[in-house]
Amino acid sequence: MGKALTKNQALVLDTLSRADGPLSAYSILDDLRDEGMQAPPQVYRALEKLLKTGLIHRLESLNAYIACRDPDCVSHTVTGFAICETCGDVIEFAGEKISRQLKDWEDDNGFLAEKTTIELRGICKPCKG
Amino acid sequence: MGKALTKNQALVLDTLSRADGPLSAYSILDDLRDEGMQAPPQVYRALEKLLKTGLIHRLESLNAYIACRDPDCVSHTVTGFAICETCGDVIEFAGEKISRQLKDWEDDNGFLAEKTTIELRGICKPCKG
DNA sequence: TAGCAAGCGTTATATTGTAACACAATAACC
DNA sequence: GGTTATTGTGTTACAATATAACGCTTGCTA
Repeated sequence: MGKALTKNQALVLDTLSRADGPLSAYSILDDLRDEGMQAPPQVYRALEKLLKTGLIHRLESLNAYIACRDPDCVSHTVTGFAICETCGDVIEFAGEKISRQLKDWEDDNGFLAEKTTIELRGICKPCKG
Repeated sequence: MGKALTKNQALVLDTLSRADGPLSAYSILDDLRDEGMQAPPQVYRALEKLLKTGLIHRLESLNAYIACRDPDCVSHTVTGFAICETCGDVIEFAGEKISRQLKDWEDDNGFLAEKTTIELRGICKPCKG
């Protein structure tokens, strides 16, 4: 059972959940002007908390944020993202086998990963036609 | 056989090659003030070209750039990076097996990846002690 | 040698992210 | 309950990263 969210955290999460794609911190801010969000730090602080609790993800190659769609995402070692350059859709995937391969590499090389980023940029099935 | 590099491209590549870690675009710019580099676009244009030819990599989670150390890096489908949060060292790895797993996922899901990012943030062997 | 593509230098601006400060709300503890 | 530590808030100012746009040069190449 996670802690309850504060007002700002809930607002940011709600905005990301309603969006059908990744949003930048500043577009979240714009969406929430009317709700009392005035300045970047308010958004970034909420984002930071939501990231830590795993409710959202950050897409490093886009500098953007997305709500986690996978109900038991936290149970996965790594989460991968396939980002379509054409339609902007983002597919979140679990990659159990990839997890294992990465773990193997880590063990072989004595590296302890705290956070793993896997992002594919390309063209999704619908857009390929 | 690739084309020869222009002066700016060679300067940027040289700076990255001499560095013992990733550099931001702006620190490259600072390093090259004396060589005639005056403004961000000059650096970013050189970086773009070097990225396209595979001579350097961009670390998405750091907004930084690094010279490719792997002589036949282009032959790999994907390149992974393990970034030590303590010492800042970056280990480039090939991940043949991971490549294959990702390819499987792509095939299964009809996704055509043009660029793949794999970055591990954590602690390297020497720093763990 | 005319035309085109790529690169250059420059100015200005857009986008993304933090530092720092004073204060308020919440939770933890005796 | 009252005290204290922790976390979050609102704000101003600023740092760091990246791109748009313009006119010019260079080097092919047809």
